[in-house]
Amino acid sequence: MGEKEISQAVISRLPRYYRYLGMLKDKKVERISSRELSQMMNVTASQIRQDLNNFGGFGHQGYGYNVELLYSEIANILGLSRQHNLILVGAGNLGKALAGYVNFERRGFYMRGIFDIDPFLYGKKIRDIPIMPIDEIEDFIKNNEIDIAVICIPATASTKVVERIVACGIKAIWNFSHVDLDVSDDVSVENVHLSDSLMRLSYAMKSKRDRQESKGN
Amino acid sequence: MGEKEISQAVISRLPRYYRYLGMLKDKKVERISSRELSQMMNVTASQIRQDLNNFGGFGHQGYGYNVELLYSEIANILGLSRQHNLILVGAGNLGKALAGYVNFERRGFYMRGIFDIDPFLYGKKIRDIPIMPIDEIEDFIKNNEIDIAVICIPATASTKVVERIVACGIKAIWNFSHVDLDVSDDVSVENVHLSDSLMRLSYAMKSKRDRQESKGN
DNA sequence: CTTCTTTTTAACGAATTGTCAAATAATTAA
DNA sequence: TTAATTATTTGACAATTCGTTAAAAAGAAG
Repeated sequence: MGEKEISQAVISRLPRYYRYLGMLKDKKVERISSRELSQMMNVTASQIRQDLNNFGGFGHQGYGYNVELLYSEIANILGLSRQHNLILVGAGNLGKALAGYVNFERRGFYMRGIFDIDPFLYGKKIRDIPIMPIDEIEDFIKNNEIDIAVICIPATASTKVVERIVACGIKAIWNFSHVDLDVSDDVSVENVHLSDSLMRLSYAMKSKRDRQESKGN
Repeated sequence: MGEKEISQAVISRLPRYYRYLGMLKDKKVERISSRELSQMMNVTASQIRQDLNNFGGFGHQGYGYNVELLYSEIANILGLSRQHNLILVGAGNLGKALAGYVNFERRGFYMRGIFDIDPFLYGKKIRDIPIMPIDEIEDFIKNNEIDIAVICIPATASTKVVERIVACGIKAIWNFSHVDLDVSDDVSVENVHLSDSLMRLSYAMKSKRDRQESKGN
C-alpha cells in the first residue's frame, strides 16, 4: 500500500544520475557523497539526497553512496534490468538512424523488426533487422513479445497506426511523430518532438539576444 | 527594466500551443477561447491564459484569442520570424537523418554545412549541403553567419569540438551527444538525450507493470 | 443589460533548498 | 591497541520558492 507517486521531475533526473554514476564506476570510484556528486553535476546536494530517498535509503551516513550499488539500484528503478523488444514503424531518415543505433542494446533495448509502407523496402534489412509491410505488424508484435513501438512516420499517418498497435497489446510508444497521441491509460508514451526542441533553442537565443540589446541602451 | 524572467515550464509549452494554433489556422478557425483550446489540448484554461499573459495580452475579453494573431505572436516570441543558419557536426546515422530533414526549413532553420572527420565523405553532399573536414569549421562559421551548431558526434569527441566552435562565436548548440556541455553563459544549449528519453519510457512501463501486479495480490 | 471571456490577484499545492540530529568514519591521544 | 575526539555525511523535516489552479474584477460582444 506504500505506493507513493514519484514526481516526473524526479524521474527525469534519474537517467542523468545514472550516467554520472556510470562514469564514476568506469573510473573505479568506490563511493561518493551527495556533495561531491552535486558539484560534478551542478545541482544541490539536498536535491540528490531527496531524489534518491524517494526510492529507499541507498546511502550511509558518514560514508556516502556506494557507486556500484547505487548504479545498479537506479538501473533497477528505471527498469533496465529487464530486456525490451522494440519495433520501428517508419524507415525514413530518422527511423533508419534509430535502427542503426547500436548503443541502445547496451541498455537492453533490442530492435526486432521494422515496418514501412514502401514495398521497395520489403525484405531489405538494417543491421540484420528485417523491413516488413505494415500489415504484418499485429502478428509480429504478438509473436515476438514486443514491448515498445518506435513511431517515426508523419503525424498524419501515426494516429491510425498507433490505434492498431495499441489494440494488439503494445504497452509503450516512443513517439517521434509530431502529434499528441491519444492512447489508453495503460500505455506509456514518451514524446520526442525535435522541432519543439529546436524552437526552445530558438527562444533561448532570442531572449539572450534581447537581454544583451536592452543592456546596451 | 520590466524584463520578468519567464519560467522554463512556460517556454516548454509554447511550441505545443504553436502547433495547435497552426492546426486551427489551417482549418480557417478565426478565433478561439482559452476554454475551447484547453479542451483540445487537455490542459486547464487557466494555465493557457496565464502562460500567454506572460508575454502580453493577446486576447480580448468577450471574444477570445485571434488565431492568426496569436500564432504569429508565438512565432515571434519563439524567435521564428528570424532565419537561422545551422551547421551539422558529425555525419553519422543521426546526423544524416537530421540533415535530410526538410521540415525544419519551414520554420526558418537552414542547414548550411556538414562537418566530419571521415575524409571519405569530403566533397560529398546531403541535399546539396556539402560535407567538409572539421578543420574548416571555424572559417565556415565566421563566413556564413552560422547561429546554431547541431552536435551529432560521440560524447568523447564533442567536448573538444564544442570548445572550438564556441571560441569562434557560435551562440547556440543543439546537442545530441550524450554529455553535458560546459559552455559560457551567453551560449544556449538544448540537449536531446535520446537514451535518457528511452529510460524514462522504460520507467513508465515498469511503474505501470508494478502497479498492475500490486493490484492483483 | 446580460453573457462571455480575458486579465489580475489570490490561494493552493508541489518541488526545491536549507538545516540539524543521528550515524559512521577518520583521526588523535594515551 | 584502544578510547576519545573530531569530521563527515545521510535522512528527515522545516522553510522557501516556484508553478498551477481558482476566484474576482473588468471589459467587450451581442
